[in-house]
Amino acid sequence: MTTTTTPRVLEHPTRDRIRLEEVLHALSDAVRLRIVRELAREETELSCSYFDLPVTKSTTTHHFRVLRESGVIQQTYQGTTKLNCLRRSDLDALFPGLLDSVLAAAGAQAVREEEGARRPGPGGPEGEPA
Amino acid sequence: MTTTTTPRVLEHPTRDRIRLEEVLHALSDAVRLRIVRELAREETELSCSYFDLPVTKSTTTHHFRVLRESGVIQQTYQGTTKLNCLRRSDLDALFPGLLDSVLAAAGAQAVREEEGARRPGPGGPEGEPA
DNA sequence: CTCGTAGTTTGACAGGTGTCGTACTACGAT
DNA sequence: ATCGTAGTACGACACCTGTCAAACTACGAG
Repeated sequence: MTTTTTPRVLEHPTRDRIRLEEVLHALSDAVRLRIVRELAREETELSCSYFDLPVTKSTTTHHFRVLRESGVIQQTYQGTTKLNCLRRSDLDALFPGLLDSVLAAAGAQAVREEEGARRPGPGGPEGEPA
Repeated sequence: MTTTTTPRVLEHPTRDRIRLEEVLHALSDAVRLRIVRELAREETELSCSYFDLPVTKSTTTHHFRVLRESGVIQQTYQGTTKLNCLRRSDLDALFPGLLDSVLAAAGAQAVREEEGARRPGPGGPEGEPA
């Protein structure tokens, strides 16, 4: 046999074991949200090293694992690189509309933050909260 | 002077300070998700003691505070009780569709879990995850 | 005033989280 | 066989989180 060493298996939860709380928790981190947004934008599989994240390699590994174990992404080895993609069909089947509204919300917030950074006015026109 | 003691102020983030990551984190806990679901079902303001939660009073206080500080709920004192309601308009304006899809997802998952509990079959008809 | 009820505060505690650095493994290319 | 690159594992660390119990505060009723 050619494979005497570890076969490089990656544990993924089956669709029925994906839990909403864990998915929301996975998405509640800025770094992971960024990964998910890029994964959604480019519709192909992306390697971990594709991302330019503000953390070290080991932290990156950690975040990708959280995403995988919560069922948000699917990971497969291709030689020495690991390819990542969103589990769109599973997520859409379990939680219809959730992923899209989170992505839209993240996009909207990113735009809002960019605008806020461009306009250095201190006490801008802020409507009081109801 | 009627108010010599603490005026019982409750800090809420203004709409523009509500952050998606914090909202998702607030919703990623089972107890808090339950609170939010009930708050959405009954459309009126509910007191903290209305909820029958599997935790002590102090833990309940903690969860309500997380929900309030993340901008998910609005709390107001009415005498000795505290009334809670969802900040629907703020959330819908900031993150259109998000709250509804989370609520729908939570509902769907609850149904799925009830069915799973009712059907004690071990390896039931579970579609493999793609 | 006294009491009960609704909720808060504080301190404690076990366990989780995000982060890093360093050492390691797996694979492809030379 | 050797080397470089992509990613992992491990230990460490500060911090956050969910939980509780016990003591406390605020308010309304009697």
